[in-house]
Amino acid sequence: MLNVDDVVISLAHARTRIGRVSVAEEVADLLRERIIEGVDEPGTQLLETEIADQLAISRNTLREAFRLLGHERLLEHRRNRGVFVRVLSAEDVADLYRVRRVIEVAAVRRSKEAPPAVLASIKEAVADAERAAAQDDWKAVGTANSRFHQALVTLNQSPRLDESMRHLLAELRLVFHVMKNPRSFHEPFVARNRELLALIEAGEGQAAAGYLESYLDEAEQMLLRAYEPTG
Amino acid sequence: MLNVDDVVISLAHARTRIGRVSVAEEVADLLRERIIEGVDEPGTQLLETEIADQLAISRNTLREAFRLLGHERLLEHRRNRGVFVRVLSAEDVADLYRVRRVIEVAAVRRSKEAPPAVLASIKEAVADAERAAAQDDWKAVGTANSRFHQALVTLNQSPRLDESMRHLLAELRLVFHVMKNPRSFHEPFVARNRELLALIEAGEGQAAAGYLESYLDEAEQMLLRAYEPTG
DNA sequence: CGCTAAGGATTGTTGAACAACTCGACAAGA
DNA sequence: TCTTGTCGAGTTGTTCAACAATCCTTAGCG
Repeated sequence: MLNVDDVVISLAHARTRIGRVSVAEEVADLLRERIIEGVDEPGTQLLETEIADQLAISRNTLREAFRLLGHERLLEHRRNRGVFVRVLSAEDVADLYRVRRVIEVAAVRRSKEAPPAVLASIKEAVADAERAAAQDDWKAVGTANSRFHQALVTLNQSPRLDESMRHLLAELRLVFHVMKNPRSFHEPFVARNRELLALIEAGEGQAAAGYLESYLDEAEQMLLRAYEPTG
Repeated sequence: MLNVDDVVISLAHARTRIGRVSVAEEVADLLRERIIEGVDEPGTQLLETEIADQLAISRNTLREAFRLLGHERLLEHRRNRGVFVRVLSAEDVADLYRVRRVIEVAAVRRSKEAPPAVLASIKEAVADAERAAAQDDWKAVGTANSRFHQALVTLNQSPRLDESMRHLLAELRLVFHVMKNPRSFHEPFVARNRELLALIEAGEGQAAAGYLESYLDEAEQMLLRAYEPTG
């Protein structure tokens, strides 16, 4: 687990790097990490003065970082009330899966033209997930699974779609944390990823598209079942 | 003596105060409009002090607006050098059309489940384009055409995809301005929009998808031909 | 001709100040 | 009791001035 003091130290160190980016972006990276790791739970208010003091940066700089994360939908900005870690509604989850179906299915439909490098990264993600599953490390399975789907999207060969997918997966992390039992959520899909990979390697774009469609339908249902009661 | 108009006006005024957004967002709206309309040409540097003075706002607030537009890819941020109106490369244009093919084709594929309200807005955009074309108002044709494609995307029933499309079309405006002859670019598609609409109304999702695919291919080619020489 | 150093311009970041707004607590009145 | 008005503490919104960091140009030098 991250703790604030470690973070301050690493931040101070990072700032001495030569290729450094703006402080606002560094802070955004830091906060993003905390949010998708679940350190700051959805609904938590992030107080400007408090965080600015802790990170030893000015409020103005912090506000720039907030803007960035707001645009990524990880933070919610309520005017004159503050910024809060985004709370996703069931409708948000449904929408995210709508987008996934559009972007990911379009990707696998182009299996036939898949570049070797892309195939390799997909394969690697599948293998990583299997390895992690064998070791009962379900958090790692989740990470590998994200990489798998991110790799699928690169079949589209579109930098913009890649970025959209990155943001989408980060947003989904806000939901994953409500899963009490990550194993039950991730386990079924380890084998499915392998099967989907086989279809892609065979150049069966149409079949892969159909397979992925029901794959995503089921994932969405599982997530919504676990999510609705609490929300 | 009070009269009814005074009351209405004061209420309207109060409403604008209540609904008003932050200064940064207002400024972002203003700058976005200028960029989209081509007032500030691609490549133009936007000086912080100069614009902040002109708009009578602080540099900090202006920088927040810059961030917003940077995230929409209308501005390019070069660290320690300033912000510039984005200059799209041919590769950018190709990528934008890749995204369009994914998002728009997925939309029309669902023609069969099209809600009446969506069909109506698509129809309206087609009619507007035809009307504007008849009056030789090619700028209006372009606007109607944008609305047409934006309406197509709503077939996906996804707010996130709607927003992506809005940003995408705004970004494309950066390119449209290089077209010396807007008529030659827009004219061929007025009739095509009508034909595509017919396929959608008939629920021919598959056919509509194929039709739109080649439609977009051709539009991309036309744009790239006009763009490459200058770029 | 190429390299370096200095200077000017612009952005990056800070800290403080004040205005605007939210929200809860409490009092006054129906 | 319920509603309404008022107050005050706390937070965000915005501005301002200052200085540091960086880039670009140009002048001087070998």
